[in-house]
Amino acid sequence: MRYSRLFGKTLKTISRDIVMKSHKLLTRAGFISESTAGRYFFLPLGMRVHDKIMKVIEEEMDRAGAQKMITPVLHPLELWKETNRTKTTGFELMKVKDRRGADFALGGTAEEMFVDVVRKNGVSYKDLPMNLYQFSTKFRDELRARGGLLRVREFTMKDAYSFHVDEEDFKKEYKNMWDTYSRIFKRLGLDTVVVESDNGYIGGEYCHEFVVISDAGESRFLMTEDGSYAAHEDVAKFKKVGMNIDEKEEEMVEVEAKRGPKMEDGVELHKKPLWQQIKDVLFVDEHGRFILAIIRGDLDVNETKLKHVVDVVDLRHASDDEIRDVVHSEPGFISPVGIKDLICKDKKIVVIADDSMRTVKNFYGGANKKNKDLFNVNIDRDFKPDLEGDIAMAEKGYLSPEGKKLVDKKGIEVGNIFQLGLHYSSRMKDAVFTDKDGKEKQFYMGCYGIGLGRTMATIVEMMSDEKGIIWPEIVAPYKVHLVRLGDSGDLKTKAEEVYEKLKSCNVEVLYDDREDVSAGEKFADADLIGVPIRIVVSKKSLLAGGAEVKKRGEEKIGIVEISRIEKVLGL
RNA sequence: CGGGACGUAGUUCAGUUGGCUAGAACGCUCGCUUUGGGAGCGAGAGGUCGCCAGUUCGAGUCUGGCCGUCCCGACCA
Repeated sequence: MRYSRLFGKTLKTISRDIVMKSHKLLTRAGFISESTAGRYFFLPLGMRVHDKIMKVIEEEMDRAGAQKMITPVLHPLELWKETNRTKTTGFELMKVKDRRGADFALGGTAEEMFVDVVRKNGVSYKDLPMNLYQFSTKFRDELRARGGLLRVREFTMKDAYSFHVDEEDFKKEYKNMWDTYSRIFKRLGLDTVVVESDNGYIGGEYCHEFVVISDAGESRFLMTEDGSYAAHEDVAKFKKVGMNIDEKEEEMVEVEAKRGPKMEDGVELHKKPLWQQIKDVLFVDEHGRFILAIIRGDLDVNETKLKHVVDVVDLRHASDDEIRDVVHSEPGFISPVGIKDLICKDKKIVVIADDSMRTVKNFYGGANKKNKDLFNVNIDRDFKPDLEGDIAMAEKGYLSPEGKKLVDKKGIEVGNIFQLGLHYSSRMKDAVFTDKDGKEKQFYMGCYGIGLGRTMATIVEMMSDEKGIIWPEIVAPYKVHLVRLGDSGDLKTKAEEVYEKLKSCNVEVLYDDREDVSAGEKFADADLIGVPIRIVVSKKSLLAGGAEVKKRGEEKIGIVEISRIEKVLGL
């Protein structure tokens, strides 16, 4: 490709609004251009990189035995209703109508579509397992797009869906995809950490994210230094050590407590440790029930875990008015003790205790009345929670389940693998296969996704210097960036010779044939675009015996005879 | 959805208490010079000042509404 003909030249100035490194470099170097917030044009250079990432993924998916196909982008809304996902993902699902008024969802993920195509085509146990995948544009009406390609509203995703006769068979494929993803990201030059995560609106019981550690990412997770445990903050487990469990249970008493509503106010007034105080957080779920979460004072409630324990999809904080007028308690003085007798008769309240409530004796905390506190509150004796479980937020410094210290990390989630189990097949009619005994049985499923644009941006986040991008060879838009310095006839002839020679050897080459452009500008552009090998043909190089060859990111420059140019590239 | 910032040439920006024909730099086009780290001189093209309404003799500038963009947040007793 002649640079003079390329659409999407480098830019000297870009918008002040662009902050993220990958966004800046990809824009300046002419790989992408913004359409509207969160939607991007991939210019010819960007498209080449995108295609190469796709190729690596496709090779590995095929090697893993998956089959490529494609579904329509417009999904009949009926399908999403079947699994009730119009509600759980309503905030980001985009919808359109056709001329007859039929409703469609613009696909943001395609579980229903794949289940639909499989059930329509009737399979038996002999056809299973199978893993079907596609590359397609996904639409997500994100509340806020950010960071260039890192969080967008429209992007290409590789999404795969596997179908199995049972859990045991699924687990083999989960491992297979885990290994495949590890290979894909390794080939793309990315170091990934596999992090336990929450399934969210996708459904299912567990999943793992492939995360590249970077401050540019939005994914927060905790891990041990040795990497033996890594989990997203939404699901991270930790050891809750006993504090004063040998203490004798004292008699519960009510005391005066003229204090403010915050946890620290209680600590200061009573001169007791924070961990001995009960933290009460009151939520309202999608059914209008009140959910009282109680936890040891030094810990925080993790809403994701709480949603799982209570089995709800939506939680919001109760307002001060609701606390007073409906629950008949007092903001800052809520207590599980006797709260069920206080609340309005027609309202329900569910009390959920974190298991840390069993690591402390003789708690203190509010008394459901303004300026009154209770001392020596003990679980089972003074109140009985409806549910007990782990609803605590892990923090750095805590101990992992095996007892190792946790550190917190930020990273970019480039891919994930999900166990779906019977989540979809149990909600969708006829999502079944015929088993050996001739009876119908629901599929056991998994799904697996990789965002291509985000992966591309992540590569740039990780691989660049002050001059520009340094593409790994496997995804570089071209292998060689040929630069001609000077416009004399002789130089042109020599440069053309190199260009033609490389092309005839099937080397992808970008030839900077621009006239009247200074050497400095050509070098600067080459460094910015980040092609792995730079070859310079100039008066100086010809005097030295041929063309200069230099690798991007290295200082060493070699001189190679033009007649032998392709041999040096290891072809 | 809440808070903040902003919207003027292709891009980055300036534009005074409202005032005359709206500016600069970069980029682009043409000419000459230059050619190893973002060159020089000269000439030129390029604008519905986000949109709509209002105030005014007069609006890029003031007021209201709308649209769009960016950043932070949407997490606690």
